Order: sequence, then C-alpha cells, then structure tokens
Amino acid sequence: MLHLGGSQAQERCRLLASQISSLTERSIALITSYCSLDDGGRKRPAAAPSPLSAASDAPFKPTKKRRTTERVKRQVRVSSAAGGDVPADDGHSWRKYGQKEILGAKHPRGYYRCTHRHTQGCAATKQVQRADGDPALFNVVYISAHTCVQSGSAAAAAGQAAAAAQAPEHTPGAHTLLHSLTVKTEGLAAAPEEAPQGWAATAPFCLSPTAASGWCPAPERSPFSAPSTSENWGASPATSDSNQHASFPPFELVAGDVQFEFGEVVSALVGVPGEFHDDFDISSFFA
DNA sequence: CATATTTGACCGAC
DNA sequence: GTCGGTCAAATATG
Repeated sequence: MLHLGGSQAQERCRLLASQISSLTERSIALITSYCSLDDGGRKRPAAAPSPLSAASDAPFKPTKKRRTTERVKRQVRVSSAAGGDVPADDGHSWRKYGQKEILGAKHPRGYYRCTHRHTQGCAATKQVQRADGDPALFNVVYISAHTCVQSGSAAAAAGQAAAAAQAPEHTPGAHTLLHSLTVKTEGLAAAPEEAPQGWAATAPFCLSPTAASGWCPAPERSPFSAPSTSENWGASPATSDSNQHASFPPFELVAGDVQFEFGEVVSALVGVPGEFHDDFDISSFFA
C-alpha cells in the first residue's frame, strides 16, 4: 500500500493490497498445514488429498527395494550473490567434492560437503545447481543437518540463518512460519519444465528469500518486508532513496513449476508503479 | 606447506 | 546398460 500510495486510485490500491494480503495468508496457511501435519514434509497428509494425488502419490508407496538410507533433504532457491556464479553464502563452510552433468538439465550439479567432515564428523552435504529458467537462481538441496560447531564471527552471524534454513524444527519464535515453508520433500521435482502443470500433487512448496540478505528478517518486521541489499528485486531502480518508498519483498513462492516473486505479483498488478491494470484479477493470478 | 578445487574413475541403484 | 553420487589423484591457490 505504501508503494501504491502515490497513485490517484486510493481505493483500488487498498483493495488490491487487501487481496494480496488475504490470498497470501491463505496460501501460507495452506502450505504450513501441509508441512506441519507430517514428518518433515516428506509424506502427504491424508486429510487433504489433491485431485492429482491418485496418480502422483504412487511414488510414496513403500517399496522394499527403496534405498534404506533415508536422509533428510531440504531444497531452497537462492539467488546468486551480486549476480555472480555462486549462490549467496549460507554461513557454513563447504568443500566441493564433485560435479556432474545432470540429464535434462542445462547446468551441472555441484556436490559439497561440510569442511568439518573429517575433523568433526559432520555429515552435512549440499547440492547446488543453477536453475534452468533463471540463471540468477540456484536450487540448493541440503542433505543432513550440520553436527559441527562453526567458529568465527562471520560464521556465527550468517550461520544462524543457515542453521535455520537447514533445521527449522529447532528454530523458535518468529521465524518458524517462514522456515516451515522451506521444507522439501523426497522425490523432488527436477527441472521446472519437467514438472507437472498446475498445483501438482507432488509439488514441493518452497517459500524462500531470493536475496543475499539471508533468512532472518528482523522479528519486528513483517516476514515479507525483509531488508535487503539485493538489487534484483523490489520497486523501480529509481527508488534509490531507501526508505522513501516501500520496496517489494525479496520472497518467491515456488510450487513445482510455478514460481514467482512477490515483487512480480505486485508488478503484474500495477505495471509501472502507480498505474493499475483495471482488468487484473488477483484471484485468477494466484489460482 | 596446507587447504581447496577440478575432473575422470568408480560404484550402487535401477 | 544408464544415471546420479562419491572418491581420489592431479592441480590450483594462498
């Protein structure tokens, strides 16, 4: 509303902002209900079957030949740091131990393990793969939680965010909601174009910040108004005088092949700031 | 020198 | 056989 405030259409602005807020809250409630009702998001709740569940729940049937080593996986999407070739630092020290070309993917997947694997026996690993669609985005899959103790102030500062991203169940307080939305299921959808259309039954929900600012918006702020130094989100570049204009939050919503940043939503709604699309239907946009 | 990255080989699952 | 994940020797970096 702040961002749209300069417009002449105050009432419509209020209406749109209200609709955005309402639908966003409903979406989050839906997502959290999925994540909180089960074991880390790996199984789907029977109480809320999807129309597509009959076909896509099949992979979740217990199979005797399935590998026995079930490991915790969480996938997040992060943007590259300052548009570089590497995702923003997550606060942990990783050592690359492999890289593979993945069938059907444009970019190779990098394999990292915790630097302290040998010294502290930390089993945490992660896989980083540049998204096919957006070169600035990386799909990062965290496998197993860190058991090591990070040292150094930088790691301690950023590590809080990283630990939260990787072990949300242990993170109390205001971040719980956000982190519960970063849960990734087993059997993840691969490349976006390979995922089924629409709100696929197997679609992993992932609400994540896309900016390098990390995972912890200040508690007193709304979860959707995290401060950021990133330049690839938010209002027009002209709004450089920081706090004079409201900025769009650096969050994206990912559901299988559906992905958009909230900045995109607002942009789609208003086009250039202060100019509305009168025929835009936010309900159909979210649907 | 210690530590990190690269990259082909290797291995298990399918 | 293919594919994805890991190993480890060679190489790079500070």
